[in-house]
Amino acid sequence: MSAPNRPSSGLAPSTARGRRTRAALIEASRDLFEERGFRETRIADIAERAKLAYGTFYHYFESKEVVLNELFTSVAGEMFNASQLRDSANGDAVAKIDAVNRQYFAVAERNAWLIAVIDEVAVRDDSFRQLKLQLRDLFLRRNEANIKKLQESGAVEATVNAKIAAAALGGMVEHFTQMWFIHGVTFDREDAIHTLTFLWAQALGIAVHDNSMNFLP
Amino acid sequence: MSAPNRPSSGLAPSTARGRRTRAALIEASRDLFEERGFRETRIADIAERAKLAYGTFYHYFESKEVVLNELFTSVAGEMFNASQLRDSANGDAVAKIDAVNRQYFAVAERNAWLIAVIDEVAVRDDSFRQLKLQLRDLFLRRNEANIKKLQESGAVEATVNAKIAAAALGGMVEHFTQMWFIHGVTFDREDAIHTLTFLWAQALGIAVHDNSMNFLP
Amino acid sequence: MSAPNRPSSGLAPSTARGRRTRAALIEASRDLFEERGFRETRIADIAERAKLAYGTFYHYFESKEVVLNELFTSVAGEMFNASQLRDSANGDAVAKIDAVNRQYFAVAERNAWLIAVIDEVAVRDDSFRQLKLQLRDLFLRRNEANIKKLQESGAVEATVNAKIAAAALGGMVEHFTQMWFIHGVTFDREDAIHTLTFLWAQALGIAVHDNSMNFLP
Amino acid sequence: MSAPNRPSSGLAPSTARGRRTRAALIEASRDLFEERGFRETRIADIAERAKLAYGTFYHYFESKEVVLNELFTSVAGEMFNASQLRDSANGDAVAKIDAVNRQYFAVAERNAWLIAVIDEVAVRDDSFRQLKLQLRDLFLRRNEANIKKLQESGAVEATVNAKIAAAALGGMVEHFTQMWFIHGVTFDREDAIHTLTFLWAQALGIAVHDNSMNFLP
DNA sequence: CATGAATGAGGCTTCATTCAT
DNA sequence: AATGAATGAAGCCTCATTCAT
Repeated sequence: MSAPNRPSSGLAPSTARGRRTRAALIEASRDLFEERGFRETRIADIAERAKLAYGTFYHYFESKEVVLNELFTSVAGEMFNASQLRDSANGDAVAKIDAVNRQYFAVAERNAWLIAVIDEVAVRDDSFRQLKLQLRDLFLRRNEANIKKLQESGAVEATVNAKIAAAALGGMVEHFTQMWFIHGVTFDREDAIHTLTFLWAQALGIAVHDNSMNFLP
Repeated sequence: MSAPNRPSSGLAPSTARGRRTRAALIEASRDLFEERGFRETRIADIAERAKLAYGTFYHYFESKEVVLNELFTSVAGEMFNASQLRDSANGDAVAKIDAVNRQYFAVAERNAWLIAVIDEVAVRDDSFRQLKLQLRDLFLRRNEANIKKLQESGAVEATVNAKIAAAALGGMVEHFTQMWFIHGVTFDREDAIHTLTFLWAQALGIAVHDNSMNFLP
Repeated sequence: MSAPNRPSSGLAPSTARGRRTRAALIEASRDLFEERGFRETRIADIAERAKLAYGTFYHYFESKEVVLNELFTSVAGEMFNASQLRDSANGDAVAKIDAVNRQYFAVAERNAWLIAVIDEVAVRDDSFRQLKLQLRDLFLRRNEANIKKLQESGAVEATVNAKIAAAALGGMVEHFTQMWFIHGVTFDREDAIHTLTFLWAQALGIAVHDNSMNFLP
Repeated sequence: MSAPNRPSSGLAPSTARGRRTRAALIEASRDLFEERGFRETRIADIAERAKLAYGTFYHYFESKEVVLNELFTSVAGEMFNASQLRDSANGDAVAKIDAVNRQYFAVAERNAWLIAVIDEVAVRDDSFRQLKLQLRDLFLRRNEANIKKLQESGAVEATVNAKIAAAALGGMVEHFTQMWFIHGVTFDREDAIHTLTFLWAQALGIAVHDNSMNFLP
């Protein structure tokens, strides 16, 4: 797609200096995208923030979109990995749900603004919409698998449409965290996580014992 | 009396012709905002779509923002009214939840794109954020009141934080509909609404009888 | 020049109401020209200030320039008349100069801002330059005549170029008053007038007795 | 380090090419301001005259005002320096006044149009008014000091208010040259200068010998 | 007479992108 | 590899003027 005699936009630079410069541009881009939004960020701003000359940006990237793409791809990986349940063996279903929610909260806190940037773009740009949906799908598939496992074990009714339930419950948590970290709709954090867990579990028909909510402040 | 040839920003024009023109601009604006997004819509596009000259837009509005504000204000009212439960007397809790979700789906279908436009702007513009949160609050307060009523009647555990639950469950449905109408994440519609109702009811601890889900495809 | 089937721009209206409207437009124009300058005054501003509709302006005037022209013509007449020395018989030459300066000061005070408006336009518009020079000429011719009279009476040296002296001394006073009323370069008023008189008289070789300056503050 | 592609407003460009471009813009600006006035000069005109692209102007200046400011500042310095009396030792008071007027005439001839531009703006823009008054003050303070010196030596009456006299006489010459170079009110040049000197000297009470005016036409 | 809606050319500013060094 | 100057299309806003009622 890109002309062969063009600067290798997007490719890893061969020298250490080049790598440092490229990293500075990415970091500056992320900061600015999050601070003022994707569209409101100028190439000039990025170069300035990275303490580089204007033209340098074009040495490494063809456009802002390319940077955002790269940023999102790497963050998507990090998000999914970070939200993996490590030793999920011990604990009952509720404990697992709680652990997942807790982890998601932590991951969302770090990445909410970048997610918001993606959302800003995804509404109108199909390629970013795909990217966003792909990441979402990773989470939803896991949710769906978990629900199906619970259905097989009889903990959750078989009549529930696992795909839809996964989308709805996953969306509930995703939406909740974006409202929290982006729009400032906050509550007591422990209270919030436990309520989400409670709702999620109960929604699937997993009874939550009274005492599990006892530590509310 | 008002400054001639100055934007009367929101004031009703004194002549019938003026009222028609203003309405045409608003309609064209809404169409375009929804089609290509707020930022991507040019004043020139709006004027052209309304079959008016460029300058005419400024005869009635100071900026795109003012139009969006007016659009959103009127739509917010319509949305809230349209989602009121009319004869809520008959039917049990689950039936009520189902009715609300069904209505919300219908309202969201008509307004999802405008909501998306507001979301696009609200992330970076505080005044639109306020507007968005205000509308959201209308819904959440109703949810919260309903949950509290159920708690008083003993149908729902008193330990549940009604505010958080209202935010989470309301957000679940809002998010679900936006994914559906904006990002094309669709399912069987009846299936989706019933699953949302099921999850919502169960989440609050209201048992849903098996047969109520029997008509799933 | 103007089309016969056009509204009689600039002509006197036939009805009383029309005359009132026209006067209101002229007054509003003068106020605004003086307040914010000719170029910075919009037709819209004038109509608004006159509490009339936009289009009404064009009933009476073809453009701002026409109004300014009319304004200036009438003010020029007033200025010249008001600065006529009435009973110039009594009093010596110095007293006469003093009287003229005193009157000019008073007239300038009322009209300095309109003069400034004319100056604003005259630099680039030849027709207003002519107008400005014509008014100036009225004053200068009088000055010149006075100087020549003094030369004939032997009070002033015959070698002095009366035209240039008239231009220089008249300009001195004109410039002084504009600096005063427009740019705020003020002194004690009596002091200023007497110094101007003193300089003017002395410049022409008319000795001013010490005591005539004695009342300085 | 400085924001790339952002107006560096007044900062010297780092490259030689940049310096040349900036100078070309300033020169083109001055030419056009003088030719057609400040307000009537378009950024597009400046760029075209300098044989540069539209946007290049904004690479170096934030607005026309900034350019005018810079132009005036540099010209003000030049004017004041150029009008310094170099070997003022020899010659009597009248000779000195004559030398000053002669120099002022020469300086005014070169800069009258720029002064006119400043005057055009100064009436409505306070920052330019300040600038204008500052330059004027330089001249007036010198005049005042000279008059006071003459008062100390007894050549000029002590009762004369030196400040006002300096303002009036300085204004006389300034106004005279502007009428001359801007509005075309010209006379024989030698005649004019000598008359100004004569009036100035006489006004202060310094007798001018007949023969010094003998060459009048 | 008076109104105010409609027009659209004109001027300003921004900024992604290219290019020469 | 890095720089920053130069470009010009694109979009915004203003406002004198025309026109229909």
